[in-house]
Amino acid sequence: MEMAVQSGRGRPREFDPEEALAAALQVFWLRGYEGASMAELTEAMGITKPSLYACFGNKEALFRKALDLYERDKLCYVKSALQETTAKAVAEKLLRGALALQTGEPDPRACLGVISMVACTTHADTIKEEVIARRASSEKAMVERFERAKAEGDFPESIDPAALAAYLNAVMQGMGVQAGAGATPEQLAQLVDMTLAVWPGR
Amino acid sequence: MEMAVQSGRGRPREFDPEEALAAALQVFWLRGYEGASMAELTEAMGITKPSLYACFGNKEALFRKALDLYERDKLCYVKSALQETTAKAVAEKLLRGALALQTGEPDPRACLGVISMVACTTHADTIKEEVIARRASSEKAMVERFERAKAEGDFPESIDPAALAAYLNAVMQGMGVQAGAGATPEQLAQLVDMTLAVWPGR
DNA sequence: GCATCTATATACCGCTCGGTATGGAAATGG
DNA sequence: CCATTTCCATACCGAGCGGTATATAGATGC
Repeated sequence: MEMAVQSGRGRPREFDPEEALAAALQVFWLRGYEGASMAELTEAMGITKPSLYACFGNKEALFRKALDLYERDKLCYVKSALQETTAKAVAEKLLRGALALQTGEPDPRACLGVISMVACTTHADTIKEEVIARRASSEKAMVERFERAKAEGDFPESIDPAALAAYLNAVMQGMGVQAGAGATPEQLAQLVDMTLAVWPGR
Repeated sequence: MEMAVQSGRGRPREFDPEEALAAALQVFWLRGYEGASMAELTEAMGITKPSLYACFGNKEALFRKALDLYERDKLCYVKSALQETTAKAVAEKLLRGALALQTGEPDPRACLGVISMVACTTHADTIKEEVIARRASSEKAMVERFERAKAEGDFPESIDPAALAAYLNAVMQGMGVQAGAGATPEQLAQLVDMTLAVWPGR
């Protein structure tokens, strides 16, 4: 991540960039990119604005680094999910991972990606495209996994792997929307169970 | 809707409130509540700010009236969908209605409700709650319809009508997210087909 | 101890936000 | 024709936005 660490000349900074970034991620996750103000960010991070700009660049760069952290810390279950042995097992692990992400910690909240894609409506097109691109690369891995699954007979020939991936993503994104709208963990769990109950194939 | 129409004394207004409201709806639909600025709204509506405030109250009141119009004009398919003869037919009509809504007119865009629920992250809690409440009343009708469907044997006893309704809503909300993320109409249509293909029961 | 370099704190920048005060133009009822 | 009423255009309000200039405080290498 190389975060502007320099040689020992001059006064060393008094805060831990990793901790500050983690705090920033919480704010972005709660408020979205545009909804998070620099004032709220700096307060949560425990630093002042000049320190933030010196260390992270600007708001957009900070958000990208927060996205990196989010993928690394919160979305790591995706990679392991894709290594399950059947398509249904992959789906189950993805669904349960998303469920855990949205029911854990403070209160229910949607996936950061969903929030960012939907909420960047004004002049943050760059951010929106960034999130969409990351999502696309994630979906690509999922499609490839389902193509293999199809070859292995996990689900009927009539089903298109790309369509199945898009469908599963839609359910998870919808779960995020409902989490943000105040659904209870039980309701979200029901959603997972229902999706698995109707899942085509093994 | 009674929109401050008064007796014939004084100069009559020079614009049509219905047309102005329709224009406002387009802006809210594209930008979300917080993303829509009064400047963009007034420009699209073809009126000035004092005229807007005199006729509609304030931004929040304007949004509520736009929501009314949205439900009346764009969500009318829901009511007719619930009158289909089987649960699957209801689901199909709902899905195809949502699809038409999100692929029509200018470019793909999510359901206004989804946008509003996810995007109101800062200090527009009132708006968010309003949208959530409306969605809840809509979902309630859907649950009741599915309870009847279950009694009529449209799907297995093991399936909870409320869970089925939440699941179907999740798919449609996810479809909205993907529409907002730039999915093509063909991809969204695939989503509908996939959901119907795995639909439990008749 | 000194010169150098850098982090911090404060105050400030231009801009946009939602909302409004004001003054003149226009249409009405009498 | 006049008084009244209402609409419209402009300019403006305080507040918050992302971002920065400045000055002081503090840690380093020599």
